[in-house]
Amino acid sequence: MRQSYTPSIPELQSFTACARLGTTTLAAGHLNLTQSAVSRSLATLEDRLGVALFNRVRKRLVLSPAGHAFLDKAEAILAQLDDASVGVMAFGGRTSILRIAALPSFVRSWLIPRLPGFTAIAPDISLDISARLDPVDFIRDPVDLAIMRKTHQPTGSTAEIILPENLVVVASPALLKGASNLSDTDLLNLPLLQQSTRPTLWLDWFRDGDADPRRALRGARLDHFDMVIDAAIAGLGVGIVPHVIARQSLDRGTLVLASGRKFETGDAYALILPDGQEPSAEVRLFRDWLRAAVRR
Amino acid sequence: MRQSYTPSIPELQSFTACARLGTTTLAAGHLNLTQSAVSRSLATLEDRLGVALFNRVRKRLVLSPAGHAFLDKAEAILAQLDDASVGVMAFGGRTSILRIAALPSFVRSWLIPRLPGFTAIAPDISLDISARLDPVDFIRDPVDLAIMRKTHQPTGSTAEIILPENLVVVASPALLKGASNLSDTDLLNLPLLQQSTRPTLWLDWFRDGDADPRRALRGARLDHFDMVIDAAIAGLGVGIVPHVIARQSLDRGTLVLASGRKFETGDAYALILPDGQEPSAEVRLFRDWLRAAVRR
DNA sequence: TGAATTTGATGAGTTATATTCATCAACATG
DNA sequence: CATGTTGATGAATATAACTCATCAAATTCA
Repeated sequence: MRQSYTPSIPELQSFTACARLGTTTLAAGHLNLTQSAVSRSLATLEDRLGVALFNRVRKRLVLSPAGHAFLDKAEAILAQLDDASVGVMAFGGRTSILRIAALPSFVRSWLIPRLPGFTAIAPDISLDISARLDPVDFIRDPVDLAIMRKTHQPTGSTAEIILPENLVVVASPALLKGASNLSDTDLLNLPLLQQSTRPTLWLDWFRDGDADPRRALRGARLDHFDMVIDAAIAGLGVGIVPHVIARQSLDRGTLVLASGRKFETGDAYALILPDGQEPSAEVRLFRDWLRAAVRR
Repeated sequence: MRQSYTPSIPELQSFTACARLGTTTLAAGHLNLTQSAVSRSLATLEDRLGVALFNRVRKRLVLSPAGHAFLDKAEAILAQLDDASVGVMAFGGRTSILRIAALPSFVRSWLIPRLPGFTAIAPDISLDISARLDPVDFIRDPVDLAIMRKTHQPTGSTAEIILPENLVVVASPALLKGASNLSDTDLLNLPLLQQSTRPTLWLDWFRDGDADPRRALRGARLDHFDMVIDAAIAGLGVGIVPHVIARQSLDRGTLVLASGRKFETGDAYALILPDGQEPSAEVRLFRDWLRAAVRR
């Protein structure tokens, strides 16, 4: 029996996500909801409280003073709720939760296929994995650890490199028709799949050559590496992806290297932990397992 | 998009009410839900967290260690949510909330009929009135002020007497058939309506006489004074109720005094405010209005 | 400058969650 | 031992959360 003015959890989540990300559309993506759901939750919350939490400025949402005052409180409440829940689950001694934020491509291509290995040594730990493209904020996000590119390391955290980011160029055998070790000129005659969150990768690849930069940007645009992998397997074009992401498909033969060259971006995948608190037993267990897994 | 382990507000409310009141049945009454709803919410919460928050001992609920650890956190979260909501509503400047806990009979018979008077002088204050039989806990309950019997005043609060509790004996004119000023013996020949939360009132009334105590306890049992009033109006028997509760019905003629006697319990209705904080403008406004209203 | 894209809001419909009614069996009380 | 209380549960109902589709306003880009 909520008081008529008591917000619901989905409403608080929609509000805080909108406030932090700036649009209902981005918030929806973050929450794995539709934009419509977020917009409605926001409107319901405002009706409920009788206060405009955002000012509508040219179809944009601008936090109102009231919304600003409410934001920190709402986030604190959501954080405490998460901590209390995780805490009581740990107390029960039956299951504990390890909350991991990681890049979606890394999760699908690398982490998930190897998770049976972790589960086998830690059957009482329940993993809560959220796929994240944006950097983690350990104060705001209920996350115990993150696996991101090192350059996305937030302040107030410690990063341990686990895998360097080496890019390779891959395509399906059918697209290449048995060819391999293509020259840059050859590659430019093929559609080059674009990764929209990493728009300069092809330019970097062709940097030392005399390739026309505009030709390097032709091709379908996809926003995750794993989608690029899928498109490459389907023969839609040549993809430039981290070797670690492509490795499985290469081993299976659904993709082949289109070039003998590799490109080190200088970046790396890193295990990122928040400073200022002793890692829990679960975190340490996962970290040790991860260290061993990357050596194989 | 709640994580699968994130509790909902109704679940938290059911849990905290059960933990504090001891039974799902009492919790349900407190929350204005059915026992079934509370039982289910509890079960859902425990499933969700994978932890038994209560041990079931001979069909009784006993807080488990995990439940005990969770209780304070859950209550703090609910309290902060309420404060944040009320705070942002005040911020908006459009409406502010005044949260009042009061005896149900007093609310219905006295407060509500007079509220237009308060609303006329304070149209921007929205009242949130919860009917309460049990004493208020200002730390745990999101309540700005309470109107209770003085003997229910909790520690850490200040009580200001507004009305003495004078009991009168009332019945419908049809039941009395024009008689009035009945003797105690006459009364004992009529069904005497019992107020189950105040079971000794009839005994107190007949204390100085030679009435057989067992005959004083015959009659239908009802748990609020306003129900006693309704039953008396319906001719089911004679009720013993505070004069302030019966006054409206007496003025209307639907009830008459069955006896010329009054009985002062020594208790009183009091406005109760929490110590340690300056009363808000809304509380002060309501207090001043209440003082004036009881003088009329 | 115009076409394409993004954005928030909203009607209508669908799905998930909260709640009720009714009932049962275990337990407590006088 | 009869009666009342209690928590749990099947089935049905009510409410909240969410989606699809669409629109108009606003922004972006060539």
